Amino acid sequence: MSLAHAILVSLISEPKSGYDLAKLFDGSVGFFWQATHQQIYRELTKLEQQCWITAEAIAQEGRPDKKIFSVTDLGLSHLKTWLRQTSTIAPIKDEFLLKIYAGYLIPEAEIVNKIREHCQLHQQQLEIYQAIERNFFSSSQDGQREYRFAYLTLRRGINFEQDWIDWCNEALALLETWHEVEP
Amino acid sequence: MSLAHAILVSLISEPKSGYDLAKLFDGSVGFFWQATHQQIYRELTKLEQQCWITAEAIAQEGRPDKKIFSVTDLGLSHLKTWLRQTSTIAPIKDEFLLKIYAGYLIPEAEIVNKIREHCQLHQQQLEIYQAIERNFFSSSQDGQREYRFAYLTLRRGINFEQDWIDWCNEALALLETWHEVEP
DNA sequence: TTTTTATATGCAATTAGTTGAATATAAAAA
DNA sequence: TTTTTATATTCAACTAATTGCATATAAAAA
Repeated sequence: MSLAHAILVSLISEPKSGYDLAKLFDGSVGFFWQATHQQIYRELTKLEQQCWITAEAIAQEGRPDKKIFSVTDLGLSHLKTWLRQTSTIAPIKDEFLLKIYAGYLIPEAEIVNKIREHCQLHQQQLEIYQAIERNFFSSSQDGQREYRFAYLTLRRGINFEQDWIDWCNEALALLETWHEVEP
Repeated sequence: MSLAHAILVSLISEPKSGYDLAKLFDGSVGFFWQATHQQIYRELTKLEQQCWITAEAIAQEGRPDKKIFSVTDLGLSHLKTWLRQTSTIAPIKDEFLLKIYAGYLIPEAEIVNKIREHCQLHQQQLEIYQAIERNFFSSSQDGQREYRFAYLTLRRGINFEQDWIDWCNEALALLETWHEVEP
């Protein structure tokens, strides 16, 4: 039930509406935890009932009214308890690897293309992360502790994408070697 | 709906029972696609109804009867169609990264411990993969094409775990640097 | 001026995944 | 000898996630 925690984490730095959260889950937190706005609104309702967050209704002109959610003391203490618990390794669920595994079923040239294609996707994601990294220290000159931890997760993203690219190159090289030996 | 495809992939090399599949999902395919036996049996029922697989009932002495499932031509053609479709990057859903992101909420020493702890888990998983790698080419001397593709996914696992270990060390070094500058 | 984009929230239906239990037999281990 | 492990399958309840739709307003773009 980490969606609840992802929401709490997103709300502590600054109270937000469900809409704001949905936008946030498109970037930053969304890089390692995804959720749709439907999920978010449902979870917010639950969290409010549990008194882990409180809502403040804000009337707006021209725009629909919104509810700004803040984490309660109860919510914060639950969050801290959760933070201290050991996390297991996140299971990998990767359709692409499943396809590679079954790659012998289609011609090798197609698999080579698939890997190249996938390499490009990771290259693009890497560039997104690198662009964020460039803006990171300039925008957070105040050097708050929060930013440091966010930066660590960003570094993870960068390493991750680079590692995928490296694997793609390794895989392409291996396929070529095998092809030379026994076409 | 990749569970269906993960099952089909597992069945083409050799027909299997639900029980066999469940065991397989504890290793090999399970390294990049997880499923419980309840999920597997339910999916097998669906796949049989769709005629993507067929069942052969095997009466056994001493043991409960079992059903051995094979992929039909229809199933195989669907599998190949799926194989050719482009896969997007698998989204990362990682509780540990969420905790790192919110790491500023608890004392730094605790986060350092969390990272060390996590590093060990990845070290253990790396060793599991490396043990498999050592047995790989000896057991598959016949050098079948299938094994090559399985080997590529194994290499991905090894790179992945090594990359996590590298990140852990990088993160620990960064935390120490920051700590020196501003404790 | 019509369409699109952005803001803001929600319901309903379906699909997927988890948790817990039940049934049955036999070999192996404590 | 009792318990555990391994084989083999299935049902039921619940939780989580996805997909599609619906509503409302206003600014900006086509």
